[in-house]
Amino acid sequence: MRTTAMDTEPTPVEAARYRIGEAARLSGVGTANIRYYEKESLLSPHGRGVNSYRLYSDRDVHQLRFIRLCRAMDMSLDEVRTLLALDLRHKADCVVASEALDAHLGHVRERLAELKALEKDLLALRQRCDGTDARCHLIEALHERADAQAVADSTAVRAKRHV
Amino acid sequence: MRTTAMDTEPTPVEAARYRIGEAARLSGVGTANIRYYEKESLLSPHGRGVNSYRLYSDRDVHQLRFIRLCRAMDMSLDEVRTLLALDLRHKADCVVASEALDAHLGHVRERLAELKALEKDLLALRQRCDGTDARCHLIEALHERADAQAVADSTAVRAKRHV
DNA sequence: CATAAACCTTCAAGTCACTTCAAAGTCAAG
DNA sequence: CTTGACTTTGAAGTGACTTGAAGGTTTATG
Repeated sequence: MRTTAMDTEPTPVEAARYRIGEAARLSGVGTANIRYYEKESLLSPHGRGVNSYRLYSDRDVHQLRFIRLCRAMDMSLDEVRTLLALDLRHKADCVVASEALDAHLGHVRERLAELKALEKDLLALRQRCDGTDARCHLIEALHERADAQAVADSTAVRAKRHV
Repeated sequence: MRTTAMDTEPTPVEAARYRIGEAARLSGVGTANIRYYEKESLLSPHGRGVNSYRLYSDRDVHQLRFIRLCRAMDMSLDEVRTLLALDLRHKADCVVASEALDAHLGHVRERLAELKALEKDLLALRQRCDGTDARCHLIEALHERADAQAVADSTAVRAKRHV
């Protein structure tokens, strides 16, 4: 992209100075994962050395960190791809970005609601058994009719038990 | 295949009355998924019809709901298998169950905290761009954050970018 | 009673985001 | 010259499904 713009500056961002291992260390993304992202067209190395080693620039490392950040926010690689493809100088792309973010916020909130309900369920369940009672009201609550089957199946079931 | 088993028994061995589709409807677990669970030894149908159709009992449906509940709690199928193998009449198993539940309550709460933080982040990000501005402060912010991670970087990354 | 649709069967392959493996090439230090 | 740490490629494995193909069965309707 803007290769020549940097030449006069003290920190030439575009130089390809890192091999994959160093890029991994700098970005926090593993080497195998970096190659995977390349295969998935999320990032190509700035170039290759004469030995065919991948070479990454600071900008590449930045992009890796960007991807990692998005992934930490639970975005799919597809969503990340969308964000990476955006040209922020275009208003239309800005709209796309905010819409993507809204959609993602929706997902997060859905999951949040699910988990809150779950926490409630778990707590209620937990209060039925503290592990000191002779019988397990907890699992009992989930397996209402275990007795009849236990007669028929108990050998097989017990044989499997491992914890 | 209707049997008369229920007529004679005080604690009846359950009749297999549902085909896979109905079991799916009753449990909320899709048919393909039910077959998958069978392959993974989490549940076998109560029996098979003469046409080789799987037949499920109420207990089977209950077990499907149990599995679904555990999955909703983000347990792995392996963990679910463990729970299913527990013998409720054994105190040791009861302890195992309550410990497993505690551990999972912990996981759920961890994830909950993560997601709450995420929601906050996303909201803050969202407020930086409503899609009407000429420039996308939203993506800009993401990139800034990626840069902010570059703590120990020797050569400074450019502070401002409009990409 | 024929036929269409809505079921059911099996096995195989696809999905996502990695992770691991195997076999080989490159390179600096001892 | 060997060791060991790096790199390359392609392929296969993971978990928990999901989808598809190619058929067999049941049931509702004309």
